[in-house]
Amino acid sequence: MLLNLDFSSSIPIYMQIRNYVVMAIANGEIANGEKLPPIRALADEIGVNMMTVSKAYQLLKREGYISTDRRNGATISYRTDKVAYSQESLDELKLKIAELKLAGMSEVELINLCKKFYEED
Amino acid sequence: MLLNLDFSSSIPIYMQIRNYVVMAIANGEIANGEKLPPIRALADEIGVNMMTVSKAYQLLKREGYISTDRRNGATISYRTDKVAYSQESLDELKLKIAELKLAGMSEVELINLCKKFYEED
Amino acid sequence: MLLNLDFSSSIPIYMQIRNYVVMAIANGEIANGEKLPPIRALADEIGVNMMTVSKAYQLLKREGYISTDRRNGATISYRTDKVAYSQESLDELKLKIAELKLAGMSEVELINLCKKFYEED
Amino acid sequence: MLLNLDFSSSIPIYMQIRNYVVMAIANGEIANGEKLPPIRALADEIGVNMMTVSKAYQLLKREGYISTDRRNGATISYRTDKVAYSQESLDELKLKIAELKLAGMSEVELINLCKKFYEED
DNA sequence: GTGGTCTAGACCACC
DNA sequence: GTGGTCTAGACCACG
Repeated sequence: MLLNLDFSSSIPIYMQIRNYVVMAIANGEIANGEKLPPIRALADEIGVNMMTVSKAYQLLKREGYISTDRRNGATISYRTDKVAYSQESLDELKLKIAELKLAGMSEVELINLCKKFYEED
Repeated sequence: MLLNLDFSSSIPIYMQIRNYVVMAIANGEIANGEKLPPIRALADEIGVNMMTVSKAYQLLKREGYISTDRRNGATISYRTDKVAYSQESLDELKLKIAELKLAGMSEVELINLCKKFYEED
Repeated sequence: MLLNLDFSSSIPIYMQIRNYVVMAIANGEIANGEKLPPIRALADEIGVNMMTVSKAYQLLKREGYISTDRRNGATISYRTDKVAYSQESLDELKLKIAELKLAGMSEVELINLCKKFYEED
Repeated sequence: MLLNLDFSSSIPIYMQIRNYVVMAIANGEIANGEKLPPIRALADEIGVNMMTVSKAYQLLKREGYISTDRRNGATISYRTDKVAYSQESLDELKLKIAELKLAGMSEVELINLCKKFYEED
């Protein structure tokens, strides 16, 4: 796992770990059914406390991205059939787009970027 | 200003105010050159501490959306010519797209949504 | 034995096995005096460790649902005459009812549900 | 808050705290809108770590029983209009009833008990 | 003063 | 060996 943590970021570390895993699933780096490293191993590797990684895994589990199995540790297991995004999620997208628009991004640029990200992901 | 604050949200109140202003600028509700309400007035109106509104204004200023002037208060003044979005901003967009993709949103849906948001904004 | 194990559940596997047997006794699927499958056979069938099945059987024995005999394996043998439910058991029922009440279930619904479950069981 | 913790129970402490609050809401001991003690105060009072109480509060928040407000701490705020109980919740009720039936409880006793608990709660 | 996050350990249940 | 829980501290963001 090549995840770059920013310890001075305002984004909590457990959330950065969670975000990395979500991205890694989306871009195919980690396939459905594959295993995540054990909590302790990952914690040692990236130099954070076990509890912090545990918090990230529990969040991912609650969000339906992974399942933790007493026998095998944490494995990627998101439902591919469900279509369910919250209003909150859409609001966040809208806000991001507003920011980019004000930063001077044209509609065409935005669409191209979205396509690129969607396909990379 | 019709902004709905969610005091139990995990998003800090000053950030909710900041987000509202950014959206309002993007969708044209507040035009460039217009003035934001005085800190004290807005604080009273929405029932929060003056410090909180002040923090939101300072953030908006730091981000280049508004400028503050001792005589005129806070006025919208974002540069329309500059094209500058940070890598961080793009990463956040990418993450949002990854989440929506995993939640089952198709590429077509995403593009349509982005167009809609961009034009509304 | 048609028991669906959920390996990613927070309920330990041995407890899921135990729960299944209790339900099966209650709804008459397994009659008093009948035999449970040998530990090894059941373990193979459902794909878990023998220790896990053994733990479930030991728990069932401790709770008085089955008796184990070196010659005959495990047989259902709960006392039908005793009337003995622990305070703990009642507390758990009370908690469940509290949760359902707060989730919006009416008293009538609850009673109908309880009757249905009691008679099915 | 008069909650009796059983430190030797297999039920985690944070879950015992959560259960207590759910019961207290159901039986009216804590009204909607009332405040829960601050995390640190409750932790000191019952002699457990702050993190443990925090975990209980976060769980209650996720389950929709309370909301935490940066200004006022944790307040009871469950939605009274929603009617939503999970299949899992019903399964647990069914299991409890099966156990009580096997322990010799008659249907009439069960119904009376449920009524009593529902009304007390 | 509130909740949120994090650390560096420890013990336990489960498999 | 796995995740889950807990402790006794600490610092931070928020209001």
